[in-house]
Amino acid sequence: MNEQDFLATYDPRAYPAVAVTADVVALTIRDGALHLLLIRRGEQPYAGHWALPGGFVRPDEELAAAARRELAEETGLDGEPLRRVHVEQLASYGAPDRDPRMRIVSVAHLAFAPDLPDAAAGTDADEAAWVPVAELANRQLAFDHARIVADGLDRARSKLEYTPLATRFLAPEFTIGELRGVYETVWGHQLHAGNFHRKVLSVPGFVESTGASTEHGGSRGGPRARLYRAGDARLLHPALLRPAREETVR
Amino acid sequence: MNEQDFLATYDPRAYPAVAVTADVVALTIRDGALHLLLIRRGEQPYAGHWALPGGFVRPDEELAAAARRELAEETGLDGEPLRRVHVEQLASYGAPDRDPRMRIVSVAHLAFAPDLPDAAAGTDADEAAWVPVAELANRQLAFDHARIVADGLDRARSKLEYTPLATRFLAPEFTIGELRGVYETVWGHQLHAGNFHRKVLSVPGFVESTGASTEHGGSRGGPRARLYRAGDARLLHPALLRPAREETVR
DNA sequence: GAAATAGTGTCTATCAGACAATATATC
DNA sequence: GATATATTGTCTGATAGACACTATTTC
Repeated sequence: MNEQDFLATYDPRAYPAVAVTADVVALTIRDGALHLLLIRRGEQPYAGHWALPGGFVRPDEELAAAARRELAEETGLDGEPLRRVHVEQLASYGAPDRDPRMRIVSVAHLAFAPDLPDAAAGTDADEAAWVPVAELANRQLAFDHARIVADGLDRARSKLEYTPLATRFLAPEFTIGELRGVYETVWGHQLHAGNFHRKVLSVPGFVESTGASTEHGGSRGGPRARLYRAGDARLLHPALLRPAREETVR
Repeated sequence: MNEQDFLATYDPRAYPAVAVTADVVALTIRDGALHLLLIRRGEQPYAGHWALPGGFVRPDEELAAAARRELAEETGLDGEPLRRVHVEQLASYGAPDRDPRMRIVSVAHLAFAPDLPDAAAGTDADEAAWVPVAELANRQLAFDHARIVADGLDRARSKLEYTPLATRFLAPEFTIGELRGVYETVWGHQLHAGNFHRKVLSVPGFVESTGASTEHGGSRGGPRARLYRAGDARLLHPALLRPAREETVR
């Protein structure tokens, strides 16, 4: 049997029914706090629960495209602002009982967005909102989404170390102080301003100067800061390593 | 409608048919060279081509369990030796046209195995073999498996930097020289023996001494070496960083 | 004995982090 | 003026890598 004949007689229904969804852990920084995009589910199962934006991958749709589409639906984003959002694959979750309806494998994605307008509910959600990550402990997320979020936060914290993706939380032009704010927010602790400044400028391709400065100093005083844009590096060498905490290692 | 009623009337067939496979990029070191486990496909499509071991995820089977099962089928491994193989999820590949039969999403896994006996063909393969990674350029892999392998090799090289997984390529007890051999093989360049030795011993939890030494010196001379086993660290702090190559960064 | 390897010692350039100093903004 | 922030300077301890040396083993 050649490949032509084989395909003509092939029956996809012979294989077990599985559905594939793309879910998104979308992060942004608002008011100096890390926020996560959540929707309140309008349908069963878990109706009324908060969950990650996501949905079934359509026929002929790439996995990453499905994630971007879901993100666009819940944020109202489109065109250039949407292109500025960084989306990467996080991991897939396929425990047999993770969804009571049927076998559903979720290909989770991780997104870094600059500060965006308030979220707008999409088609299958009552409500969509940017929720402070610090408040997640109080909310019962649907499915295994709490685990997915935890994995996404881990990945995000780690990605800031060796990639320039922190810039994706900011406008196209930013100050070193704003960049430091991203690190402090995502990592959850203060960094030394002077050392951070020198370090960032010493990593080739991390940021490049625009030549301009901010119009005003900080709201509570201080000189105007120089403006930078993201450089052309895809990886940081040397990396900006977090101080090792013993408990994360063992 | 409550959740009970909802599930009773729910029709999984209403969703587009997708199949999910688990494929494995299994790496080992034989004769000082990095090898990859490949099978020669016995069925359409791509009959006769070399491909990654893998297959459909069964109902009620975890993704990682499916990967381990496929690995076991092709290597003949079982029990304790199989447990010693490290398996982790790599990424999912879901381009709509990656398989001519139907929409198939592959959840690729990455495995690190100690030197194993020759592979034995499983049920749906003519042949299974450990193939030197250096020879892959001459082989036309089925589907998008060349890309998956490339991603797996990248991940493997990077994982050696910040995890103790290099030990998974070795027997439970090993010498520092053997461990250095793993790094040199996977990274593809020589390391300084003295500095490597000191560095490994200085990373907390990377290796722990067994107190014993090898029975004999090296085949071409040299003293007996002390034996170590893997320590309890899951991450290496500080990491064993590769020297940065400019071209990998931009 | 020649050659290879294990393990240790030493030196230096570099770097992370602590700390300080100065200039420039806001209130 | 008091205070906050940007930016640069300086110092110190730690480290990566180069190099050297000794001891031990095989052929």
